Parts: sequence; C-alpha cells; structure tokens
Amino acid sequence: MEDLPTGYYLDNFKYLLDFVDEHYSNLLTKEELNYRRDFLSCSRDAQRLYVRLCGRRGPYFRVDKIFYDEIADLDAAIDTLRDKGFLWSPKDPDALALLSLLTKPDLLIAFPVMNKKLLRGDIEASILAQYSVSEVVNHLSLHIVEPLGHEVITVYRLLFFGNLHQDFSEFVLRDLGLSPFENYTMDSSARYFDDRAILDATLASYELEASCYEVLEEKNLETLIEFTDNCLHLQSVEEPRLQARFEKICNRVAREYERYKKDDLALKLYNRNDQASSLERQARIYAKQNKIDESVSICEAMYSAARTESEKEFSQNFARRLSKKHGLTLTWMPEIVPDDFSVLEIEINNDESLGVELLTSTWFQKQGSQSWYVENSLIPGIFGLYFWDIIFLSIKGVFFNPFQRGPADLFTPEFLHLRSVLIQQRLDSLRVDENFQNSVLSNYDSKMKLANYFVNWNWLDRELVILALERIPRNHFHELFKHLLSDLRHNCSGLPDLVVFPKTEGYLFSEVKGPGDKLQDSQKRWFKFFSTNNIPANIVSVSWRKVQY
DNA sequence: CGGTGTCCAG
DNA sequence: TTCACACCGTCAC
DNA sequence: GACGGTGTGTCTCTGGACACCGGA
Ligand SMILES: [Mn+2]
Ligand SMILES: [Mn+2]
Repeated sequence: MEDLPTGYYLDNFKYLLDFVDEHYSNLLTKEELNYRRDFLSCSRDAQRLYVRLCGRRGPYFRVDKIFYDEIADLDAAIDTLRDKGFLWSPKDPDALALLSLLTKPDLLIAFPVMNKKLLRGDIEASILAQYSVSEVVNHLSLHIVEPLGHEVITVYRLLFFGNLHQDFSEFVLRDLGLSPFENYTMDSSARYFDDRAILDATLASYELEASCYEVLEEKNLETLIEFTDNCLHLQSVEEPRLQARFEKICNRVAREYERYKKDDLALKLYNRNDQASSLERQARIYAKQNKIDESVSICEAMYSAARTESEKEFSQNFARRLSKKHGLTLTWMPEIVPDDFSVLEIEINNDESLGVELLTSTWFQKQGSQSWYVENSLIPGIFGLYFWDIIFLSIKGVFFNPFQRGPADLFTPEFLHLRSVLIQQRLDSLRVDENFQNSVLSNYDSKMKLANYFVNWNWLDRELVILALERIPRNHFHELFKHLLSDLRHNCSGLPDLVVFPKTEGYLFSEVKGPGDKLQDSQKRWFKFFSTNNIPANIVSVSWRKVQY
C-alpha cells in the first residue's frame, strides 16, 4: 500500500480551508477569513504542529511530550502559533484534564499520600476533592499548551462536508485506497449552504444535540425542565432538514418526560411536531390516560396521512387493539389480513461463540445448500450496483464535496422526481435486459471499494452476487427494487438474516429466530411484501438441542 | 504478566 | 455517537 | 403478545503503542 507523503495531514487541512474559501467565502465572518489568512502566514513547522495537535484529543499537551520527527524546531513552532493566536498556555486549566496528562505512577509520585491500590478514577476524584485547582496547577507545574480555534475549524468542516461526522481521516482513508469515493462531477456552483443564518442554525443544532445528550445522561427531572425552557423554544426554521433535527431532539426529551411520568410535559413537546415517533407516542399516552377518542383520532389522522408503511401499520394496529378493547367500530380501518408466514422449526446445538444466525447458516449448508448471512447487504447492494450511474448522476447541486456516498437528495422525494425517467427505464429494462447480470458484475469489478450508500463491500462476496443473479428471477428483482425505491430511507433495513441457495435451483430468504425472539416491525413488512409477491421466504425458529452428559 | 481499551498514525 | 438488531423482563389479557 | 429497556456491533480500516487492571 502506498505511503503518504510527509506532512500529508497539512496538505489535507489546507485543501479543506482553500476549498471552503473558494466556495463559501461570502458566508464566512471576518474572524473566519482572518483565521485562514493568519494560518497560511505561519511557518510550515507551525502549521504542521497546529494540525497535529488539533487532530488529537487533548485538550492540553505537555510540551515535553510532543514528539514529531517532521517538525524541525518545536519551540519556534510553538512561539509562532502563540504569537498568531493559534495556541496558548491556559492560566486556569481544567484540573481533571490536567491530571490526565500524568500516568498513574506519576500521579502517585506527585501526590504521595494517595492509597496506591485505588483505581485511577478514584485517585483523580480524591485529589480533586483534596486540593483546589490552583494547588494542582502549582503542584504539577507542567509546561502545557492548548491549540485554539476549534470552533472555526468546525465551521470550515461543516461547510466542506455538509455534516460534522466526517473529518480529516476521510482524506487519509481515500488516499490509502481503503475507502475511495466515486469520481462524480461537482458543478462549481454546488454548495451545501447558501445562507449564513442556516449555517449558524445548523451549528447550533449540533450543539443542542450534544447538550441534550448530556442532559439525558444526568437523569434529573429539574435539569430536563430547565433544558426545555432554555433551549427548546418553538422555533420556525425554513430548512426542513434542520427542522427535522430539532424535532427529533424535542421528541427525545419528551420521551424522557414519559419516563418521569410527566405525560403533560411530554405531550406539550410532542404536540409541536408531526414526526412519526411523536404521533405514535401521543396515541399511546392518550390511550394510557383513557382518552380513547383522542388516541383513535390521532391514529386515524396518522393513517390517512401516512408517509411511510410503518406509520400505516402502527396506526392501524394500535387503533384496532383500542377499538376491540372498547367495543368501537372504526369505518376507516381496512380488513385485517392475518399474517401467514411459513415457519421452519429446527433444533441445533448451541455454540455461544458463533451466534444463532451463523449456526443456522451452517445447518443449511449441512443440508447441501449454500447459505450466506447477509441481512441488509445483499438486495440493497445489488440495487446499488445496478443503479450505480443513476445514483451518481451529476444533477445540479447534489454533489458538493469529494467525499459523498451518494447525492445530497438521496433520501428526499426529489431523488425520484429528478431521475424518474431514468429509474423507470432501468426498472423496465430489468425484465428483458440481457445484460443485467453483466452490468451488475461489471460494476462490482469496476466500482470495487468505492463508497456507495447501498453497497457494503465487506458483506458482499463476488461469489454471492453471482449466485444471487443466477438464482433470483428477474421479476423478483424488479419487485424488490421497486420496493426499495418506494422508501429508500426505511426499506434498506429489515431484510432477512440469510439467503439460501439449494443445491440445484431456486433460492430462499430466511429470517433466523432464536428462542424468545420475534419478527420486528421492519422485518414483518418485508415478509408481507414477500408473501404478496410470491418471493420465497421463511422464518427459521431455532431451539437448542439438550446436551447429554 | 496477559487481557482489554484508548489513542493515534497512516 | 447513531442505527439496526437481538435479548430480556414485565404486564395484562 | 405488547412494550420498554438494554446490550452489541459497527459506523470506513488496521496495526502499534501505551496505560490500566486484575489475577497469578
Ligand atoms: Mn438479524
Ligand atoms: Mn434474526
């Protein structure tokens, strides 16, 4: 595998800064623009040191523990960064973070009174209880530095990636060939953000998410109420993605209120949005409070405005149970179609180390079949291969950086609308396409390892793809792909554990269920789909063979 | 001293 | 740190 | 059977260094 050039990390950092400067400079504040200008004016050593430190946990670093061969003059680099405001030595550092700079033996030397048998965490706690922060600082007298400007880097990163979960390691993995990306064309005007207000709101929503997480960790009702009052004000955001993110946070908090039996507080938050999870919780709460009419009317509204299969399922099932219990007749409810999935009962020896799915797969192999543990990798994977060029079609604005696993509109209705003709053609041609197998396989070979939202290369053997293409009939693929396309976001999960190929012909999807496990909702939906489309699928119900001693 | 987890480089 | 999945305990019917 | 809570792998990968911990 090819080595990266010395200082590769600085190249990546600068690439990102320049890219953002080129595409988004009109969105940047004076401070953010100056940040880049000042950084570029630093010496190469200083730039390298800064990027190195910012890539590490920190937040503080002992100067005597900083070792980088490629940085010639460490002290000069530190001075430069300090002068330009990229680094400082904090006067009032966090004591715990300071203690973390010492190993446990060093801690015990510095604070000899401690009982050596304690765990590290207990030692730290007891030092903090015993000494004031300034005493700890003076006592250790370490020369420490802290890189500054993380917030600015965050802005640049968000503008570049369009999210905050990707980071500089993307560059490395790509350049090492470990996780390369499709070479789609980005039109030069493509931008994820157009508006500073949206950018700021997005940054705020990431912070809100983080503080929500902390608040939930605390497990304290007062904190929760305080958080609600201070941070969850009704806000109107134009950006739908942002709105959804905000509502998700509200719903998480509301769910926590339910755990405290504060249904009224929960409802107040749930009421403000119409996300599926919110509607579902509202229906449950009203039912629990014996407000049957309210609960049923939520279900009815949910049913008639259902955006996904799962909303339809839930509203129907929940209302059905309610009506049965309270003797209501609901005109809007469709006839019940009882589930009738074929079940195969088998008995095998337990082996904790392997897991029930692999054991069942082995069982099928012992019957002379071939069997793979694929879950959601096979069908979405072949879909991703067959539709590859459509997924990565350059449509204006959907590709705005080189590290995307799919177009920006992949999970919005826009995706289908803007490509409807091509998608329809591809689906139609599937039935007669002499080339279907070849085009999937040739994409498998030519796109190998390239990141695609639907293709999980690690779980998609070439051999498996070949066999699946041979054994699964065209019209089955047609229906499977149509079903995926009907809800790309939700229908890429819930597929059965195994795909089984009997010795000579045919195939079978098999969902393995150990003792005490049952079909999940998403799995049920797939099984309904299988049964209406005559796609062979069963549930393998496993029980453990009694071991004789 | 071996097992485990975390950090970090590439 | 999120998501998808399995597993476990409880409760009511 | 319904429901809620929890645990696990895995998130894009792999290996090395190191610290910590608990038991011999
Ligand atoms: Mn499974
Ligand atoms: Mn299963």
